Amino acid sequence: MEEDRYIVKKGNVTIKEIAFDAKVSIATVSMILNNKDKKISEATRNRVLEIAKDLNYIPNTMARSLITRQTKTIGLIMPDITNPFFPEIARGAEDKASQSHYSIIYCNTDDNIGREDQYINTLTEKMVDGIILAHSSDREESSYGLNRNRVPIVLIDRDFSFPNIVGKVLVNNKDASFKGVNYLLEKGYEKIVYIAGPMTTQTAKDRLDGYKMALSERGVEYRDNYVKIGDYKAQWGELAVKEFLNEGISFDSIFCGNDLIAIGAIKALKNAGMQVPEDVGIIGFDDIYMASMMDPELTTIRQPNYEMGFRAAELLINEINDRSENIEKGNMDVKKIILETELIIRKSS
Amino acid sequence: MEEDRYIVKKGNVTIKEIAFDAKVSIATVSMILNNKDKKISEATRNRVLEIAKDLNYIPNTMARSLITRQTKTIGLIMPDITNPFFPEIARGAEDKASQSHYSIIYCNTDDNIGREDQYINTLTEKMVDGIILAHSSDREESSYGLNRNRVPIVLIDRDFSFPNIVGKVLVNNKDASFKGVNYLLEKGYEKIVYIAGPMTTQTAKDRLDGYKMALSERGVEYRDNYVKIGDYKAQWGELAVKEFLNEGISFDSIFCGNDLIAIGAIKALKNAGMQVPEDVGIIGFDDIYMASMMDPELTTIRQPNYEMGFRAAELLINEINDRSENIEKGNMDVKKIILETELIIRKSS
DNA sequence: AAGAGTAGATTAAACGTTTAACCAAATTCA
DNA sequence: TGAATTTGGTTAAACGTTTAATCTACTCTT
Repeated sequence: MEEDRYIVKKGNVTIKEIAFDAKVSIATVSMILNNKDKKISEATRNRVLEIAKDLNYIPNTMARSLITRQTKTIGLIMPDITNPFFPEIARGAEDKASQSHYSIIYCNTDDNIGREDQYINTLTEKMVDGIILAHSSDREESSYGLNRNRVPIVLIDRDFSFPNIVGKVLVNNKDASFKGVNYLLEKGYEKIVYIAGPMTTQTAKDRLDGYKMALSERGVEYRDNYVKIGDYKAQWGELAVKEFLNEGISFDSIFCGNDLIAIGAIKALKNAGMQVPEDVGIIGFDDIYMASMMDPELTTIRQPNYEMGFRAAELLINEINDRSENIEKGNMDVKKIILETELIIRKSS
Repeated sequence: MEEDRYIVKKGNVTIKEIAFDAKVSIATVSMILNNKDKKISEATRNRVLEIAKDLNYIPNTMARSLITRQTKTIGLIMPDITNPFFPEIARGAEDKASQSHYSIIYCNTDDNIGREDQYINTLTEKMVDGIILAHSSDREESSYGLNRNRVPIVLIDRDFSFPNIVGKVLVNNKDASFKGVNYLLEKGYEKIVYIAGPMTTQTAKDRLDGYKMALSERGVEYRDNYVKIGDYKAQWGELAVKEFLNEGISFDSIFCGNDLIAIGAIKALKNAGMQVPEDVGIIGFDDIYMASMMDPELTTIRQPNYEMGFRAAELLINEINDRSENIEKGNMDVKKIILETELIIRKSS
């Protein structure tokens, strides 16, 4: 009795056994279990339900999916789950998915296009109903992985041109970084350097544009040697500051591509004996949870991380449902959701 | 031509079509595609392979899984993906999984037993081949979710008694916290308070034991009002310090249940005008990436986060393979892997 | 009282694979 | 030369569902 629970039963309870016990056909059982039982009497209905429960019936999703062509699963591909920005997105996506009875297969690409392509293929094979994709930084025009894909994709955070895109959830990065740099300018900072992420993402390009725009609007000259391009990690922030210092470039504030970079930058600054915000003002991007825990607390541009994930999942799931309802609807326009950013003023500038 | 890529084809290429084109039986195609082609001539082999490629064939995993009873997917259930400790574990698990051609379905329970049970059921329905589980803090003896489970489980980080456990990947928490508290003692700290996580996890109990043991070994009296129990979040660390301060309890150092708590504690201390480590020494637990980015850099007890995930996945996958090879092997003993912790001395104590 | 409806089911095909069992033709062996 | 073996496959069942089409026995209409 007790031991039973530890034994892996060879075959599991199927609809067939229920049908046998209840002395009805398997079709009847299936209909009852799926609430398509308009025409089933209360009596058999209850009998079947009871037996199913007694037998501890668990439906076999494989068999079902084979017919329905839906797996109730979506893939979530992210570049770096170790950057707190992405788990926060994941949480949003997962909450929405779970509400709608979807599961999420999560994939971490390490910002590597090879892994990304491979994941797209694997997910396609696993017949996920859709994919939420924050593409890796080094994605080039087209590649093997794409061609095999046949699954609807919602792009998140990073814009890109791609087959099978049905939606995008983005933020106005240009506007956001404009706000940030503008704030620095207003605060009286004049020599604003920019430690950027990889310029292969549209995100990064837009942020650079915003930076330039803010400067030019105030008549501050843009200088090439004021911007350094790297990746989105704290280590890069640390390194970049050291480089600026070594190169003897004088600056009074740093606009950072994300909060992680900002955190690294602050560390390097402190190590060099400089005070934030007195000697150097810092502004980050993302508003990850840690931003408010730093010393000084980080001024940053908030993205609605959780909401981005949630909305992306929502958009995707709606699209999936639309498609399955009306296969020939052929609604080819991609839905674009642009979320608001917000300047969060704390202590670092 | 170009447009084809954007169109969701109604039916996809199947093994059947390949067989038709190649003028062989579907069995032959199947064998070739699965490298079970000992008895197939090079000629047909190449022909089939070529056609499969031309047709851009993607195998249907559902159909396959239905027969093989393997999905090549494992579930990863974690309490809080927003705590950097867990993404680091997830990375390890994912890397191993991906090496062995497994995918991971990730689930976040929010430390809520209801969600956890629900996920276990969903994963079982999705026929994952196994589950890696860091159980939620509020799990009680037994519950609905468990009874339905028929999937091998590897426990990670938090020990527990559970049906279908095939392995555990843990750390000697008692020993680890002993090391930490002992270090504080050696450093000359005398009034060590302990801000703990939820005492429902074995992890937390063991750490408390280690704390007590270190004290008693040095002849320092254990005091009940020196330990506060909460959750594993930075906010709790902040709050707990405020409470200690309000209660007028004097202390010269804090042993924290994890790094997040430590980070919150440092913040509260600074707000109260106290210096770390001069006025109060701090030691954390986990060694998350952020620990080295704090000011002061956090002294902490390192857990091999990435490795824990990796080893857990490894253990699980091996077990899955063993089972499917030799169904009656009946190897019921759970494999236990205890990983080493390490005291990382930085600046906070 | 005959025809039309309806309630409550059942039948059987289909989904796309895998795999054990079988088979025909060609080759080898005694 | 005839039996045995090997080569290179094929057949058909099975996995567990869903669902469109069908069926039977009643109950209403008129």
